[in-house]
Amino acid sequence: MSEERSLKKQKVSDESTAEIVAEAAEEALRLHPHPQVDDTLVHHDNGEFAKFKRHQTTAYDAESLENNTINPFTGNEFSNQYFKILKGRRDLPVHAQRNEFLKVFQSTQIMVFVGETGSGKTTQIPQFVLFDDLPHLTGSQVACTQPRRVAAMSVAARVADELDVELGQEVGYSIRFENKTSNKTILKYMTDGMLLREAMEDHDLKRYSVIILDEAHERTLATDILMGLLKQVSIRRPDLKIIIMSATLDAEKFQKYFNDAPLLAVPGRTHPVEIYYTPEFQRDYLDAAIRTVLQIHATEDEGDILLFLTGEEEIEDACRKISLECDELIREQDCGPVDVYPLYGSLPPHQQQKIFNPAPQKLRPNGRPGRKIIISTNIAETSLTIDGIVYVVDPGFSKQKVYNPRIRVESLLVSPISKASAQQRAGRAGRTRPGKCFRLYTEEAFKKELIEQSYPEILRSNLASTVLELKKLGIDDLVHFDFMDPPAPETMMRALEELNYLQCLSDEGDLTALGRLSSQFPLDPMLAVMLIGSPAFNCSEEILSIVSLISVPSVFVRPASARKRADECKMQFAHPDGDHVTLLNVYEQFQSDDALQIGLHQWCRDNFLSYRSLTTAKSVRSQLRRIMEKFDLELNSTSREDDIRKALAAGFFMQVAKKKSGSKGYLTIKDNQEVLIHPSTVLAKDPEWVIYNEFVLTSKNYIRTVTAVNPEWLVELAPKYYNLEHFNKGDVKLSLERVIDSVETKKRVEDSKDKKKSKKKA
DNA sequence: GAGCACTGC
Repeated sequence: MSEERSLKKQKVSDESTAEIVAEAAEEALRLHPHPQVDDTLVHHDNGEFAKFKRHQTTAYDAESLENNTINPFTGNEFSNQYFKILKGRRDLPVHAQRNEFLKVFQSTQIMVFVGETGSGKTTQIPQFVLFDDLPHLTGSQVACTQPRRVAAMSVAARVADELDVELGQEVGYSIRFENKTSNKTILKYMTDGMLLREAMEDHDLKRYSVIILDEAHERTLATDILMGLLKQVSIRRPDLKIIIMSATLDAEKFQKYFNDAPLLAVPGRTHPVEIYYTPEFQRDYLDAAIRTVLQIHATEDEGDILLFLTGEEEIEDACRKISLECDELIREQDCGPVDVYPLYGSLPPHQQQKIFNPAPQKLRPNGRPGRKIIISTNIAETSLTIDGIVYVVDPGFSKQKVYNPRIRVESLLVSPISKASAQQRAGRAGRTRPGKCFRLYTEEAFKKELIEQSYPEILRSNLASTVLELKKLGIDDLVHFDFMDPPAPETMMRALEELNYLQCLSDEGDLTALGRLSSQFPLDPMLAVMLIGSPAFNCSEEILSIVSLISVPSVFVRPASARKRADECKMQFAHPDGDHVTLLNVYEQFQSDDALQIGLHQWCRDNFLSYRSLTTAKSVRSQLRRIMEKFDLELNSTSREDDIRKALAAGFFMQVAKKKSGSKGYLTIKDNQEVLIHPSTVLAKDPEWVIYNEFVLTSKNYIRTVTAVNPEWLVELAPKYYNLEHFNKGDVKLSLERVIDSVETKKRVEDSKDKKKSKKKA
């Protein structure tokens, strides 16, 4: 073995991992100080815009070019399809206000644009901008952000058609795992997270002349950070124009935040929806929901029904009950036939597609019409739109993420929705014709108890990644950063503390080399640090797999009809060390020739594994691996499970629990939370010390995805964290004291041995 | 002896 390698090995015993990792990070960044973002943009001048003066054009100017026979952006002749689409575009509500839009756009740096659903804002406004900003003449780009990948892709495809260009050329999109743009691209649809990543390398977003933040009212974490950033960038870059696009309710807040930016509002195009409230409070919303759906089916005219519930189990249960009851209605009251479909995120795509099936045909020529009933989570509120819905049933609840900074736990809680959500849900009934929305709460409750807006994500999340991102964005003073809604100080403190223990931030709160390197990975900082540290334990290939698997939805599938068989299948992959290595086994067999021969889909079905999660994990893994290669982080592999467990301990040292003496449960280190190991674990007996991937608050406090570790590793790998002065008195502290004592004794013995050896040599 | 709302890099 090379000298270099043995030197690294030596280091493992002498230094804490944090130090090794920090050194590796310094080295990697010394070699690659500025990661390349993209290729250079080209200028394009077909002469078609010769008469245009940038930021002084009118709707008339633009429309005459649009009506021409030559595509001003490509120089090619327009297709027939182009003119067909153009006709439709001219009917959109935004079109009537094109001039008004241009005047505001030209007169100001930042504007707020309010457009309801169906106004055409997402497809048209960026095009209005193109004809006035003329990015192709200045070698710049117009960006339009979306909270979701599918939206970015499908809108880009639509706009490419509208402009009669090839997708990926003048109009493109950029999302994780796929960049469909070229150096000709002048309009780029992208996810908000993607723009944020670009900002981390180019703080002034210099390649863009206009940035449009669409769906800003959704207040995703990325949108919120981008808004704060853009507010600063706008001062440094007076030439940059910014458009915030949102639904009505929030408009004033956005205006105010952006120093009273002008606002333009365009009506939407939807049909009226009549709202009905229950006269009194409904104790059992599930029961009330089912009764309402049945009543609609028995008494209302033709039209499909959409019922909002909170989660998979509730939805499947309601589907069964409604199907049964409807059968009875058909038999006894001669009602029309129904198809009941569940809809939630973890449903396989081919099942999700079923919601677009046509409603069932009437049973006989003069019978009553058939109806489609869709029972859905919040996914149908924003991500998926279903035409043909006429009746919406809204019990007023959804599962929402909440963060408790005191115990550092994110969890899902069934909570009342906001007024904005309720309005959005009701709107789903009016997409094709006038509809009705049945709210299963009183009008009084709607007015007095529902909050106006759901809390933005930034107030409900662990902010470790966010703080690291902000630091990487060059924002040093987080305390005075102008958030639209500032997070709780305690949440910020927790994030800073965590990043400091991970050595991503120095004691002064400055970004360290390790912090800069960690921010390159699209991962939770803890996982990024673990990955960066893993080559020192000779197992970066293994940790790559494990990290990828824990950053995607669970790979284990457990259908209600075959729980036992699914559990048995899982046990075939079980590893005595714990759940992390079990995940690794799954991945390695997924990649094996055997699985390939059987066919990956079939193999996954046979083994009760999620094909979708495993393929996503594979994409994540290759993305992470590319970043490792880019920074020359060693890719190596081990045959010793202890190496893997040590590498895990080096990352998860803040998520440790110790078995309680005498009783069944565990106590988390430092916070002394009483927890149980989740029953899904493969661990047969309870180890004294475990690291865990997540803390889940459901019927009880559980820790999920756990691996047994040796406590001596922990105190050696993360001495700063295991400085016991910061621990509360108790069993855990006593045990740790003993561990530290024994580690120190061992060290002294070894030191004296070493001394004797060197004396002998001398 | 349980349950993953939904996104995103």
